Amino acid sequence: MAENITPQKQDFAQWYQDVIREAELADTSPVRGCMVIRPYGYAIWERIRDNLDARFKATGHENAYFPLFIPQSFINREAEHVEGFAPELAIVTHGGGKQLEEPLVVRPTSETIINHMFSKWIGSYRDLPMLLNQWANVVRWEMRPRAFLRTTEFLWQEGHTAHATEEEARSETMRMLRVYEAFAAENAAMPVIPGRKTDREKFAGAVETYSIEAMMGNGWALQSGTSHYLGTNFARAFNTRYLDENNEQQYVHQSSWGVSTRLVGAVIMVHGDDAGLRLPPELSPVQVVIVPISRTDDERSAVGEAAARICRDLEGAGVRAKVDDRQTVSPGFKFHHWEVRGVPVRLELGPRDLQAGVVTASARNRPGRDAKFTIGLDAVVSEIPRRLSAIQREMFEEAVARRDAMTWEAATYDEYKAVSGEREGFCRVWWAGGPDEEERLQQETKATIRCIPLDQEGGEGACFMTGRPSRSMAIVARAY
RNA sequence: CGGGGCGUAGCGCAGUCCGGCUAGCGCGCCUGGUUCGGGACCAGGAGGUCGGAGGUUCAAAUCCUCUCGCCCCGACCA
Repeated sequence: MAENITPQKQDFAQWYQDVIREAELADTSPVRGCMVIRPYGYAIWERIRDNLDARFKATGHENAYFPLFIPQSFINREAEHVEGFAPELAIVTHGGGKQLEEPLVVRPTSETIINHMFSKWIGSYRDLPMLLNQWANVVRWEMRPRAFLRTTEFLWQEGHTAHATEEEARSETMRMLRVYEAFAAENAAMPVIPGRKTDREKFAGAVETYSIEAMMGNGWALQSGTSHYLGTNFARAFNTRYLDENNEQQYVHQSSWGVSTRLVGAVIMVHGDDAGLRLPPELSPVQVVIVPISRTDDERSAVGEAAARICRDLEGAGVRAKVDDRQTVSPGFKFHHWEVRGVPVRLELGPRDLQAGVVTASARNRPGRDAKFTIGLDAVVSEIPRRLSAIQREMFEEAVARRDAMTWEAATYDEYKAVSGEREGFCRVWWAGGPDEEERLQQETKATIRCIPLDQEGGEGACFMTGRPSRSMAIVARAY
Protein backbone atom coordinates (compact mmCIF):
# COMPACT_ATOMS: atom_id res chain seq x y z
CA MET A 1 0.00 0.00 0.00
CA ALA A 2 2.50 2.57 1.13
CA GLU A 3 5.33 1.51 -1.08
CA ASN A 4 7.60 4.37 -0.09
CA ILE A 5 7.31 3.89 3.65
CA THR A 6 9.33 1.31 5.56
CA PRO A 7 7.06 -0.71 7.90
CA GLN A 8 7.34 0.32 11.56
CA LYS A 9 8.19 -3.17 12.69
CA GLN A 10 11.03 -3.44 10.22
CA ASP A 11 12.79 -0.22 11.19
CA PHE A 12 11.04 2.37 13.32
CA ALA A 13 13.64 5.11 12.81
CA GLN A 14 13.51 4.67 9.05
CA TRP A 15 9.71 4.62 9.15
CA TYR A 16 9.78 7.95 11.00
CA GLN A 17 12.01 9.55 8.40
CA ASP A 18 9.97 8.10 5.54
CA VAL A 19 6.75 9.53 6.95
CA ILE A 20 8.29 12.98 7.33
CA ARG A 21 9.44 12.87 3.73
CA GLU A 22 6.27 11.42 2.21
CA ALA A 23 3.91 13.68 4.17
CA GLU A 24 6.11 16.65 3.26
CA LEU A 25 6.47 17.76 6.86
CA ALA A 26 10.12 18.76 6.72
CA ASP A 27 13.26 18.67 4.65
CA THR A 28 16.94 18.70 5.44
CA SER A 29 18.83 21.95 5.54
CA PRO A 30 22.23 22.83 4.08
CA VAL A 31 23.36 23.36 7.67
CA ARG A 32 23.78 20.15 9.58
CA GLY A 33 21.41 19.83 12.51
CA CYS A 34 18.92 22.34 11.18
CA MET A 35 15.74 21.45 9.37
CA VAL A 36 13.30 23.17 7.07
CA ILE A 37 9.72 22.87 8.26
CA ARG A 38 7.56 22.60 5.15
CA PRO A 39 4.09 24.16 4.91
CA TYR A 40 2.18 21.06 5.95
CA GLY A 41 4.46 20.42 8.93
CA TYR A 42 4.26 24.05 9.89
CA ALA A 43 0.46 23.98 9.68
CA ILE A 44 0.46 21.22 12.31
CA TRP A 45 2.76 23.33 14.49
CA GLU A 46 0.36 26.25 14.06
CA ARG A 47 -2.48 24.09 15.35
CA ILE A 48 -0.36 23.11 18.37
CA ARG A 49 0.65 26.71 18.92
CA ASP A 50 -2.86 28.15 18.66
CA ASN A 51 -4.33 25.59 21.04
CA LEU A 52 -1.62 26.14 23.62
CA ASP A 53 -1.65 29.90 23.23
CA ALA A 54 -5.36 29.95 24.05
CA ARG A 55 -4.70 27.82 27.12
CA PHE A 56 -1.93 30.17 28.30
CA LYS A 57 -4.13 33.22 27.84
CA ALA A 58 -6.91 31.47 29.73
CA THR A 59 -4.55 30.98 32.67
CA GLY A 60 -3.65 34.65 32.75
CA HIS A 61 -0.41 34.77 30.78
CA GLU A 62 0.62 37.46 28.32
CA ASN A 63 2.90 37.07 25.34
CA ALA A 64 6.06 39.13 24.98
CA TYR A 65 9.24 38.86 22.98
CA PHE A 66 12.81 38.91 24.24
CA PRO A 67 15.91 39.20 22.03
CA LEU A 68 17.68 36.36 20.28
CA PHE A 69 21.11 37.59 21.39
CA ILE A 70 22.15 37.32 24.99
CA PRO A 71 25.38 38.77 26.42
CA GLN A 72 27.65 35.87 27.23
CA SER A 73 28.19 37.20 30.74
CA PHE A 74 24.47 36.67 31.46
CA ILE A 75 24.73 32.95 30.85
CA ASN A 76 27.73 32.80 33.14
CA ARG A 77 25.94 34.23 36.15
CA GLU A 78 24.12 31.12 37.28
CA ALA A 79 26.69 28.43 37.97
CA GLU A 80 24.64 25.36 37.15
CA HIS A 81 23.12 27.08 34.12
CA VAL A 82 26.53 27.75 32.53
CA GLU A 83 27.74 24.29 33.18
CA GLY A 84 24.63 22.74 31.67
CA PHE A 85 24.49 24.84 28.54
CA ALA A 86 28.13 25.59 27.74
CA PRO A 87 28.58 22.60 25.41
CA GLU A 88 25.61 23.49 23.24
CA LEU A 89 25.97 27.23 22.81
CA ALA A 90 26.28 29.02 19.49
CA ILE A 91 28.26 32.20 20.06
CA VAL A 92 28.44 35.27 17.84
CA THR A 93 31.82 36.96 17.95
CA HIS A 94 31.53 39.37 15.03
CA GLY A 95 28.97 41.95 14.00
CA GLY A 96 29.03 44.78 11.50
CA GLY A 97 32.37 43.58 10.24
CA LYS A 98 34.05 44.01 13.60
CA GLN A 99 34.87 41.77 16.51
CA LEU A 100 32.38 42.35 19.32
CA GLU A 101 33.56 43.63 22.69
CA GLU A 102 31.53 40.90 24.34
CA PRO A 103 30.47 37.76 22.51
CA LEU A 104 26.74 37.22 22.15
CA VAL A 105 25.12 33.89 22.83
CA VAL A 106 22.29 32.83 20.55
CA ARG A 107 19.63 32.04 23.14
CA PRO A 108 19.43 28.38 24.18
CA THR A 109 16.63 29.49 26.57
CA SER A 110 15.80 32.89 27.99
CA GLU A 111 15.90 32.69 31.79
CA THR A 112 18.87 35.04 31.99
CA ILE A 113 17.71 37.83 29.71
CA ILE A 114 14.23 37.66 31.14
CA ASN A 115 15.53 37.98 34.67
CA HIS A 116 17.59 40.93 33.58
CA MET A 117 14.35 42.60 32.49
CA PHE A 118 12.28 41.34 35.41
CA SER A 119 14.73 42.97 37.79
CA LYS A 120 13.90 46.30 36.12
CA TRP A 121 10.17 45.76 35.97
CA ILE A 122 9.51 44.29 39.37
CA GLY A 123 9.67 46.68 42.29
CA SER A 124 7.03 45.72 44.76
CA TYR A 125 4.75 42.83 45.65
CA ARG A 126 2.05 44.73 43.76
CA ASP A 127 3.87 43.88 40.50
CA LEU A 128 3.54 40.18 41.19
CA PRO A 129 2.81 37.68 39.94
CA MET A 130 4.34 38.40 36.56
CA LEU A 131 3.11 35.83 34.06
CA LEU A 132 4.78 35.96 30.64
CA ASN A 133 5.22 33.67 27.71
CA GLN A 134 7.13 33.94 24.48
CA TRP A 135 7.01 32.06 21.19
CA ALA A 136 10.50 31.94 19.81
CA ASN A 137 13.27 29.97 18.19
CA VAL A 138 16.21 28.77 20.24
CA VAL A 139 19.54 27.21 19.36
CA ARG A 140 21.27 24.35 21.10
CA TRP A 141 24.16 22.87 19.18
CA GLU A 142 23.31 19.21 18.78
CA MET A 143 25.73 16.42 18.11
CA ARG A 144 23.09 14.07 16.86
CA PRO A 145 20.06 15.69 15.24
CA ARG A 146 16.77 13.99 14.48
CA ALA A 147 14.00 15.72 12.57
CA PHE A 148 11.62 17.47 14.99
CA LEU A 149 12.93 15.54 18.00
CA ARG A 150 16.32 17.14 18.29
CA THR A 151 17.45 19.88 15.95
CA THR A 152 20.04 22.57 16.48
CA GLU A 153 17.47 25.30 15.99
CA PHE A 154 13.91 24.68 17.08
CA LEU A 155 10.70 26.56 17.68
CA TRP A 156 9.14 26.56 21.07
CA GLN A 157 7.26 28.45 23.68
CA GLU A 158 8.82 29.42 26.98
CA GLY A 159 6.74 30.64 29.87
CA HIS A 160 8.47 32.65 32.58
CA THR A 161 6.79 33.70 35.78
CA ALA A 162 7.79 35.49 38.94
CA HIS A 163 5.94 35.15 42.24
CA ALA A 164 6.13 36.47 45.76
CA THR A 165 6.32 33.10 47.44
CA GLU A 166 7.73 29.66 46.92
CA GLU A 167 4.28 28.20 47.31
CA GLU A 168 2.85 30.34 44.50
CA ALA A 169 5.72 29.58 42.16
CA ARG A 170 5.52 25.86 42.89
CA SER A 171 1.81 25.91 42.29
CA GLU A 172 2.33 27.70 38.97
CA THR A 173 4.89 25.05 38.00
CA MET A 174 2.36 22.31 38.61
CA ARG A 175 -0.52 24.21 37.06
CA MET A 176 1.30 24.59 33.74
CA LEU A 177 2.42 20.97 33.78
CA ARG A 178 -1.25 20.07 34.04
CA VAL A 179 -2.04 22.45 31.17
CA TYR A 180 0.43 20.49 29.05
CA GLU A 181 -1.11 17.24 30.19
CA ALA A 182 -4.57 18.46 29.20
CA PHE A 183 -3.36 19.72 25.84
CA ALA A 184 -1.66 16.38 25.16
CA ALA A 185 -4.76 14.39 26.03
CA GLU A 186 -7.45 16.63 24.56
CA ASN A 187 -5.77 18.07 21.48
CA ALA A 188 -2.93 15.69 20.64
CA ALA A 189 -4.85 12.56 21.72
CA MET A 190 -1.67 11.59 23.48
CA PRO A 191 -1.67 10.12 26.96
CA VAL A 192 1.23 11.40 29.02
CA ILE A 193 2.65 10.75 32.44
CA PRO A 194 3.31 13.90 34.42
CA GLY A 195 6.15 13.41 36.82
CA ARG A 196 9.22 14.76 38.53
CA LYS A 197 12.64 14.44 36.95
CA THR A 198 15.56 13.05 38.91
CA ASP A 199 18.41 15.44 39.68
CA ARG A 200 20.39 13.93 36.85
CA GLU A 201 17.73 14.88 34.30
CA LYS A 202 16.89 18.22 35.84
CA PHE A 203 17.09 21.53 33.91
CA ALA A 204 20.38 23.33 34.51
CA GLY A 205 19.52 26.00 37.06
CA ALA A 206 16.22 24.64 38.33
CA VAL A 207 15.37 23.44 41.80
CA GLU A 208 12.91 20.89 40.44
CA THR A 209 12.04 19.82 36.92
CA TYR A 210 8.77 18.17 35.97
CA SER A 211 7.88 16.70 32.61
CA ILE A 212 5.17 14.96 30.69
CA GLU A 213 6.43 11.69 29.25
CA ALA A 214 4.71 10.10 26.27
CA MET A 215 5.18 6.63 24.85
CA MET A 216 6.03 6.39 21.18
CA GLY A 217 4.86 3.57 18.88
CA ASN A 218 8.03 1.59 19.53
CA GLY A 219 7.74 1.83 23.31
CA TRP A 220 10.37 4.53 23.74
CA ALA A 221 9.67 7.53 25.91
CA LEU A 222 9.64 11.10 24.70
CA GLN A 223 9.84 14.04 27.06
CA SER A 224 7.12 16.13 25.50
CA GLY A 225 7.01 19.14 27.76
CA THR A 226 8.76 20.46 30.86
CA SER A 227 7.94 22.73 33.74
CA HIS A 228 10.53 23.96 36.21
CA TYR A 229 10.44 25.39 39.67
CA LEU A 230 13.46 27.70 39.58
CA GLY A 231 13.35 28.80 43.20
CA THR A 232 15.37 31.97 43.66
CA ASN A 233 18.36 30.72 41.66
CA PHE A 234 18.04 33.20 38.81
CA ALA A 235 16.61 35.90 41.04
CA ARG A 236 19.80 35.78 43.10
CA ALA A 237 21.99 35.83 40.00
CA PHE A 238 20.14 38.82 38.55
CA ASN A 239 19.02 40.48 41.72
CA THR A 240 15.35 40.16 40.86
CA ARG A 241 13.78 41.45 44.05
CA TYR A 242 10.58 43.01 45.27
CA LEU A 243 9.60 45.00 48.31
CA ASP A 244 7.10 43.10 50.42
CA GLU A 245 4.28 44.41 52.62
CA ASN A 246 6.75 44.93 55.44
CA ASN A 247 9.01 47.06 53.27
CA GLU A 248 11.64 44.32 53.07
CA GLN A 249 13.52 43.19 49.95
CA GLN A 250 12.70 39.63 48.90
CA TYR A 251 13.86 37.53 45.97
CA VAL A 252 11.11 36.44 43.60
CA HIS A 253 10.34 32.76 43.23
CA GLN A 254 10.10 31.67 39.64
CA SER A 255 8.85 29.06 37.23
CA SER A 256 9.59 28.39 33.58
CA TRP A 257 7.96 25.90 31.24
CA GLY A 258 8.13 24.96 27.60
CA VAL A 259 7.10 22.76 24.75
CA SER A 260 8.66 22.70 21.32
CA THR A 261 8.32 21.50 17.74
CA ARG A 262 9.33 18.18 19.25
CA LEU A 263 5.59 17.77 19.81
CA VAL A 264 5.18 17.35 16.05
CA GLY A 265 7.54 14.40 16.27
CA ALA A 266 5.54 13.04 19.19
CA VAL A 267 2.31 13.18 17.21
CA ILE A 268 3.96 11.38 14.31
CA MET A 269 5.34 8.61 16.51
CA VAL A 270 2.32 8.16 18.77
CA HIS A 271 -0.32 7.97 16.05
CA GLY A 272 1.38 7.13 12.75
CA ASP A 273 1.00 3.77 11.04
CA ASP A 274 2.50 1.96 8.08
CA ALA A 275 0.40 4.01 5.66
CA GLY A 276 1.84 7.24 7.04
CA LEU A 277 0.71 9.98 9.34
CA ARG A 278 -2.50 9.89 11.34
CA LEU A 279 -3.55 13.19 12.80
CA PRO A 280 -6.00 13.72 15.64
CA PRO A 281 -8.78 15.98 14.27
CA GLU A 282 -7.92 18.70 16.78
CA LEU A 283 -4.45 19.10 15.30
CA SER A 284 -5.15 18.29 11.68
CA PRO A 285 -4.81 21.29 9.36
CA VAL A 286 -7.40 19.65 7.13
CA GLN A 287 -10.05 17.64 8.94
CA VAL A 288 -12.12 16.55 5.97
CA VAL A 289 -10.93 16.21 2.41
CA ILE A 290 -13.48 15.84 -0.36
CA VAL A 291 -12.42 13.95 -3.47
CA PRO A 292 -14.73 14.49 -6.46
CA ILE A 293 -14.94 11.66 -8.97
CA SER A 294 -16.17 12.11 -12.52
CA ARG A 295 -15.69 10.99 -16.09
CA THR A 296 -17.63 13.29 -18.35
CA ASP A 297 -17.78 17.07 -18.32
CA ASP A 298 -21.41 16.93 -17.19
CA GLU A 299 -20.50 14.73 -14.28
CA ARG A 300 -17.57 16.94 -13.42
CA SER A 301 -19.69 20.03 -13.10
CA ALA A 302 -22.46 18.31 -11.14
CA VAL A 303 -20.05 16.59 -8.78
CA GLY A 304 -17.88 19.68 -8.46
CA GLU A 305 -20.82 21.82 -7.53
CA ALA A 306 -22.01 19.35 -4.90
CA ALA A 307 -18.50 19.01 -3.48
CA ALA A 308 -18.12 22.76 -3.18
CA ARG A 309 -21.45 23.03 -1.41
CA ILE A 310 -20.58 20.29 1.10
CA CYS A 311 -17.27 22.01 1.73
CA ARG A 312 -18.95 25.37 2.37
CA ASP A 313 -21.52 23.79 4.68
CA LEU A 314 -18.82 22.02 6.66
CA GLU A 315 -16.78 25.19 6.97
CA GLY A 316 -19.94 26.90 8.17
CA ALA A 317 -20.17 24.28 10.89
CA GLY A 318 -16.60 25.03 11.95
CA VAL A 319 -14.98 22.08 10.21
CA ARG A 320 -11.67 22.54 8.38
CA ALA A 321 -12.69 21.07 5.02
CA LYS A 322 -11.06 21.08 1.61
CA VAL A 323 -11.99 19.93 -1.88
CA ASP A 324 -9.15 18.31 -3.80
CA ASP A 325 -10.30 19.37 -7.25
CA ARG A 326 -7.02 18.81 -9.06
CA GLN A 327 -7.70 17.61 -12.61
CA THR A 328 -4.19 16.35 -13.11
CA VAL A 329 -4.17 13.38 -10.77
CA SER A 330 -6.54 10.45 -10.39
CA PRO A 331 -8.86 9.88 -7.44
CA GLY A 332 -6.80 6.91 -6.30
CA PHE A 333 -3.72 9.10 -6.17
CA LYS A 334 -5.58 11.61 -4.03
CA PHE A 335 -6.69 8.89 -1.60
CA HIS A 336 -3.08 8.02 -0.92
CA HIS A 337 -1.96 11.62 -0.92
CA TRP A 338 -4.27 12.51 1.96
CA GLU A 339 -3.83 9.22 3.76
CA VAL A 340 -0.09 9.73 4.01
CA ARG A 341 -0.83 13.20 5.40
CA GLY A 342 -3.08 11.76 8.05
CA VAL A 343 -6.30 13.64 7.26
CA PRO A 344 -8.93 12.15 9.62
CA VAL A 345 -11.89 11.95 7.24
CA ARG A 346 -12.15 11.57 3.47
CA LEU A 347 -15.35 12.01 1.54
CA GLU A 348 -15.62 10.56 -1.95
CA LEU A 349 -18.27 12.09 -4.13
CA GLY A 350 -19.07 10.63 -7.55
CA PRO A 351 -22.03 10.18 -9.87
CA ARG A 352 -23.14 7.03 -8.02
CA ASP A 353 -23.21 8.91 -4.72
CA LEU A 354 -25.13 11.83 -6.18
CA GLN A 355 -27.61 9.38 -7.67
CA ALA A 356 -28.12 7.78 -4.26
CA GLY A 357 -28.03 11.09 -2.38
CA VAL A 358 -25.01 10.14 -0.26
CA VAL A 359 -21.26 10.61 0.09
CA THR A 360 -18.86 7.73 0.61
CA ALA A 361 -16.74 8.34 3.69
CA SER A 362 -13.77 6.75 5.36
CA ALA A 363 -11.95 7.50 8.58
CA ARG A 364 -8.17 7.49 8.61
CA ASN A 365 -8.05 5.62 11.90
CA ARG A 366 -10.09 2.75 10.44
CA PRO A 367 -8.09 1.96 7.33
CA GLY A 368 -9.04 -0.18 4.36
CA ARG A 369 -11.62 -0.19 1.62
CA ASP A 370 -14.00 -2.33 3.64
CA ALA A 371 -14.29 0.31 6.34
CA LYS A 372 -15.90 2.83 4.01
CA PHE A 373 -19.39 3.95 4.89
CA THR A 374 -21.95 6.32 3.45
CA ILE A 375 -23.55 9.44 4.85
CA GLY A 376 -26.72 10.95 3.46
CA LEU A 377 -26.09 14.32 1.81
CA ASP A 378 -28.54 15.92 4.23
CA ALA A 379 -26.75 14.47 7.23
CA VAL A 380 -23.16 15.43 6.38
CA VAL A 381 -23.07 18.65 8.35
CA SER A 382 -24.50 17.09 11.49
CA GLU A 383 -22.66 13.80 11.17
CA ILE A 384 -19.12 14.97 10.41
CA PRO A 385 -18.48 16.90 13.64
CA ARG A 386 -19.70 13.85 15.58
CA ARG A 387 -17.35 11.64 13.58
CA LEU A 388 -14.42 13.92 14.20
CA SER A 389 -15.05 13.85 17.94
CA ALA A 390 -15.33 10.09 17.82
CA ILE A 391 -12.05 9.79 15.92
CA GLN A 392 -10.35 12.10 18.39
CA ARG A 393 -11.59 9.93 21.25
CA GLU A 394 -10.74 6.64 19.53
CA MET A 395 -7.21 7.77 18.79
CA PHE A 396 -6.68 8.73 22.42
CA GLU A 397 -8.12 5.44 23.64
CA GLU A 398 -5.98 3.50 21.22
CA ALA A 399 -2.86 5.30 22.44
CA VAL A 400 -3.84 4.66 26.07
CA ALA A 401 -4.44 0.99 25.35
CA ARG A 402 -1.08 0.59 23.67
CA ARG A 403 0.72 2.40 26.46
CA ASP A 404 -0.95 0.24 29.08
CA ALA A 405 -0.21 -2.93 27.14
CA MET A 406 3.44 -1.90 26.91
CA THR A 407 3.80 -0.99 30.58
CA TRP A 408 5.09 -3.59 32.99
CA GLU A 409 6.74 -3.86 36.36
CA ALA A 410 9.99 -5.23 37.70
CA ALA A 411 10.74 -5.89 41.36
CA THR A 412 14.51 -6.21 41.03
CA TYR A 413 17.23 -4.95 38.74
CA ASP A 414 17.96 -8.51 37.63
CA GLU A 415 14.35 -8.94 36.67
CA TYR A 416 14.42 -5.68 34.80
CA LYS A 417 17.50 -6.65 32.84
CA ALA A 418 16.09 -10.06 31.98
CA VAL A 419 12.69 -8.83 30.84
CA SER A 420 13.75 -5.61 29.11
CA GLY A 421 15.71 -7.67 26.61
CA GLU A 422 12.46 -8.97 25.16
CA ARG A 423 9.98 -6.37 26.23
CA GLU A 424 9.73 -2.78 25.00
CA GLY A 425 7.89 -0.01 26.76
CA PHE A 426 7.68 1.56 30.19
CA CYS A 427 8.72 -0.37 33.26
CA ARG A 428 7.36 0.70 36.63
CA VAL A 429 9.75 0.17 39.52
CA TRP A 430 10.02 1.16 43.15
CA TRP A 431 12.74 3.77 43.25
CA ALA A 432 14.98 5.17 45.95
CA GLY A 433 18.19 5.32 43.99
CA GLY A 434 20.60 8.16 43.34
CA PRO A 435 22.84 9.40 40.53
CA ASP A 436 25.15 6.38 40.82
CA GLU A 437 22.33 3.91 40.25
CA GLU A 438 21.01 6.01 37.37
CA GLU A 439 24.42 6.05 35.77
CA ARG A 440 24.75 2.31 36.11
CA LEU A 441 21.26 1.74 34.77
CA GLN A 442 21.96 3.79 31.67
CA GLN A 443 25.40 2.26 31.06
CA GLU A 444 24.13 -1.28 31.36
CA THR A 445 20.69 -1.06 29.78
CA LYS A 446 20.55 2.26 27.85
CA ALA A 447 17.35 3.00 29.73
CA THR A 448 16.91 5.91 32.13
CA ILE A 449 14.58 7.01 34.88
CA ARG A 450 12.09 9.00 32.84
CA CYS A 451 10.22 10.44 35.76
CA ILE A 452 8.68 9.79 39.12
CA PRO A 453 4.98 10.08 38.31
CA LEU A 454 3.02 12.63 40.32
CA ASP A 455 0.00 10.38 40.40
CA GLN A 456 1.13 7.46 42.53
CA GLU A 457 -1.04 4.55 43.48
CA GLY A 458 0.29 4.55 47.03
CA GLY A 459 1.88 1.74 48.99
CA GLU A 460 5.50 1.03 49.61
CA GLY A 461 8.13 -1.25 48.17
CA ALA A 462 11.82 -1.96 47.94
CA CYS A 463 13.83 0.07 45.44
CA PHE A 464 14.54 -2.17 42.46
CA MET A 465 18.22 -1.31 42.52
CA THR A 466 19.16 -0.42 46.09
CA GLY A 467 16.54 -2.41 48.00
CA ARG A 468 15.87 0.60 50.19
CA PRO A 469 12.24 1.16 51.14
CA SER A 470 10.43 3.65 48.91
CA ARG A 471 6.96 5.12 48.70
CA SER A 472 7.22 6.10 45.05
CA MET A 473 7.49 4.27 41.79
CA ALA A 474 9.44 5.53 38.78
CA ILE A 475 9.17 4.94 35.03
CA VAL A 476 12.18 3.31 33.39
CA ALA A 477 12.44 3.37 29.61
CA ARG A 478 14.57 3.99 26.59
CA ALA A 479 14.12 7.57 25.49
CA TYR A 480 14.62 9.80 22.50
C1' C B 1 34.35 12.67 18.91
C1' G B 2 34.20 6.90 18.29
C1' G B 3 31.85 2.72 15.12
C1' G B 4 29.27 1.64 10.41
C1' G B 5 27.28 3.11 5.61
C1' C B 6 26.79 6.39 1.40
C1' G B 7 27.81 10.54 -2.39
C1' U B 8 26.14 8.87 -10.34
C1' A B 9 19.37 13.26 -13.52
C1' G B 10 14.39 16.26 -8.94
C1' C B 11 14.00 11.35 -5.81
C1' G B 12 15.56 6.09 -5.34
C1' C B 13 19.36 3.19 -7.35
C1' A B 14 22.63 -0.07 -10.99
C1' G B 15 27.41 0.34 -13.02
C1' U B 16 33.07 0.71 -9.29
C1' C B 17 35.75 -5.48 -7.27
C1' C B 18 38.16 -6.75 -12.86
C1' G B 19 39.50 0.97 -16.38
C1' G B 20 37.36 0.62 -22.74
C1' C B 21 30.58 1.08 -26.89
C1' U B 22 27.16 7.60 -27.07
C1' A B 23 26.73 6.66 -18.59
C1' G B 24 21.92 3.35 -17.72
C1' C B 25 17.17 1.79 -14.97
C1' G B 26 12.61 2.86 -11.94
C1' C B 27 9.72 6.85 -10.14
C1' G B 28 8.83 11.88 -10.94
C1' C B 29 8.74 16.00 -14.76
C1' C B 30 7.06 18.11 -20.00
C1' U B 31 3.78 17.37 -24.72
C1' G B 32 -0.32 14.79 -27.09
C1' G B 33 -4.16 11.26 -26.75
C1' U B 34 -7.16 7.74 -24.15
C1' U B 35 -8.62 7.52 -18.88
C1' C B 36 -10.86 8.82 -13.85
C1' G B 37 -15.02 4.69 -7.46
C1' G B 38 -7.67 2.76 -4.32
C1' G B 39 -1.00 5.50 -6.38
C1' A B 40 -4.08 5.01 -14.75
C1' C B 41 -2.19 3.66 -19.81
C1' C B 42 0.20 4.46 -24.63
C1' A B 43 3.50 7.33 -27.62
C1' G B 44 7.07 11.05 -27.84
C1' G B 45 10.47 14.31 -25.03
C1' A B 46 13.59 17.26 -21.51
C1' G B 47 17.03 16.53 -17.79
C1' G B 48 24.19 14.57 -15.86
C1' U B 49 30.76 19.29 -13.92
C1' C B 50 29.41 10.64 -11.90
C1' G B 51 30.51 15.35 -4.28
C1' G B 52 35.45 18.33 -4.98
C1' A B 53 40.88 18.66 -6.02
C1' G B 54 45.18 16.37 -7.61
C1' G B 55 47.56 12.02 -9.70
C1' U B 56 48.29 7.21 -12.75
C1' U B 57 46.87 5.87 -17.93
C1' C B 58 46.30 5.94 -24.96
C1' A B 59 41.66 5.94 -22.00
C1' A B 60 38.91 7.10 -15.20
C1' A B 61 32.14 7.01 -12.45
C1' U B 62 35.69 2.74 -12.09
C1' C B 63 42.64 2.65 -9.80
C1' C B 64 45.79 5.93 -6.11
C1' U B 65 46.26 10.33 -2.68
C1' C B 66 43.96 14.20 -0.28
C1' U B 67 39.48 16.67 0.84
C1' C B 68 34.20 18.07 1.59
C1' G B 69 29.45 16.53 2.85
C1' C B 70 25.29 13.42 4.27
C1' C B 71 22.79 9.31 6.86
C1' C B 72 22.56 5.48 10.70
C1' C B 73 24.35 3.46 15.63
C1' G B 74 26.72 5.33 20.60
C1' A B 75 28.24 9.55 24.44
C1' C B 76 25.03 15.15 25.37
C1' C B 77 20.07 17.17 25.25
C1' A B 78 13.51 19.78 24.84
